[in-house]
Amino acid sequence: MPVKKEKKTRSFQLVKGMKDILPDDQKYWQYISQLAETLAVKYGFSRIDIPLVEDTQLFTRSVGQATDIVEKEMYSFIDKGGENISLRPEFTAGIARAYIEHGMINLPQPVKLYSIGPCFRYDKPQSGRYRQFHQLNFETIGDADPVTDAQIILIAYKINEMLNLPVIMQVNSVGCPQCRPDYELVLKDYFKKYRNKLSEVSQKRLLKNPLRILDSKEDLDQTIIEGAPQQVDHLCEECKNHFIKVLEYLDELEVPYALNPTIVRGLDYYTRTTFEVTTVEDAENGDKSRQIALGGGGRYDKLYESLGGRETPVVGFAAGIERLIGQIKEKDLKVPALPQAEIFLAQLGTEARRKALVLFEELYRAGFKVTEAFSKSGIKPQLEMADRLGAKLCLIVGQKEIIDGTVMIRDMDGGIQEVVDYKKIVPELRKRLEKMAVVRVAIEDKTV
RNA sequence: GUGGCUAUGGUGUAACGGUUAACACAGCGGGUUGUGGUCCCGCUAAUCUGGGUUCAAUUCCCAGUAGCCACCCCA
Repeated sequence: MPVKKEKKTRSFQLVKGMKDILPDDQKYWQYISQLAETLAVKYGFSRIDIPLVEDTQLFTRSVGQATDIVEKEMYSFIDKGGENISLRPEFTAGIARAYIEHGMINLPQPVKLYSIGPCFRYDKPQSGRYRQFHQLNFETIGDADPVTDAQIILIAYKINEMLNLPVIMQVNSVGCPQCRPDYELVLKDYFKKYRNKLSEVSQKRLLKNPLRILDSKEDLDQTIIEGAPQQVDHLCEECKNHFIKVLEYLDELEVPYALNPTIVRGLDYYTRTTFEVTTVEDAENGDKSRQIALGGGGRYDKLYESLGGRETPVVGFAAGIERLIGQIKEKDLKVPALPQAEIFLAQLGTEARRKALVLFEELYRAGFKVTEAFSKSGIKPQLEMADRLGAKLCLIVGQKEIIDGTVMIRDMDGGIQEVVDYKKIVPELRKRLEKMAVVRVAIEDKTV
């Protein structure tokens, strides 16, 4: 009895963890990338664009075999030629490859590079996390001086500051291959004393990587962690001096930071400085689980060697664009609107339409942002459209205007209309738009 | 990878084990062919997929899938 309904043609939906960036959201993206570019230019960073795809081993060797990223989050596949390739989970490794491959060591050092673009991790999507996400990445390559660490942290901070996001930099030092093993022993000894009181995960980590226990979010572990010996107290002379200098520079620059011994980062390549960006609220409420990093980074002085390059000290950081936008939206911060059409060109009747087509081209050449709805014929739908598009002025060309050689200008805010000589239309529009711009600036000045 | 919650037009919601699945917004068209942001009318459009229970399932059950959230980790 129930007649099978005609199957509709199958429709498609987003692949898991993917996200469309719709027109309404573009203003955020444009704002952030403009801001990043501005910072990059001012601090002397050049843009580099590297491929989305690299040899899988580049990532396994750099990010670290035993990290989550490599163990379970990589988009790896064999291509038709049998190559094992992966979608980049981050920028650092690819930039290292490019630097080494193109002999950038012969450029004046340090080489400062920035990138912006999509990265991929096969994570389980949740709030603020996608499988395709976008990073903004800065790297200073070839300089071991702590001032470069401070500058990178400063830039990471400034991005948030310019967006009006209150953040605090959580900083730490994980030492170097000389002093870290010593610390790991001390730490292991400490945790062994509490072996039975630790959470299951941490007990496992005790064997594999005791450093990671510090990162634990289990309530059980918290008090034990608080009493744990800190890397900072077990740094070698060089690392200690380096760290102190970094902090001094940050003080000097008035970058708000907090020493946080639990910032160890999930990537293997870090040495010395590590840091993460968190919002002030998250830092204050102390609830570790709610902290979503807006960005993070640090120093990796051994990475380039491990990828076949010469010994090259590097500091860098990445910020998550989706997360920045998430914060902007959550806090309802203002973002400049994308440029809109300023003029709408309406036409009535076949002859007027022909005339309007030509007028549109003239206005285009004169540099105006004009929109139209040439396929519509009534005045009403056209004005409606003009309104919807937020045009400031509407030009109306009809039979009457053609005969008189004029154009009607309608001010969309006040509804006042004036008839202007067709030949004088360009200067007239220019004059009006300028006046409007002046008024707008004046209003903005008052409100600030 | 583990766990919790959810699944109805484009969006946000409603409803009932039983005829045409309701409402709002958006979209499109119109309100006698020259005036928008108000109003009025009309149209378009949905029960995630597959099983099961039942005379009957959009509703109850199971599975799958997807989404959200949390863990893990990170951006």
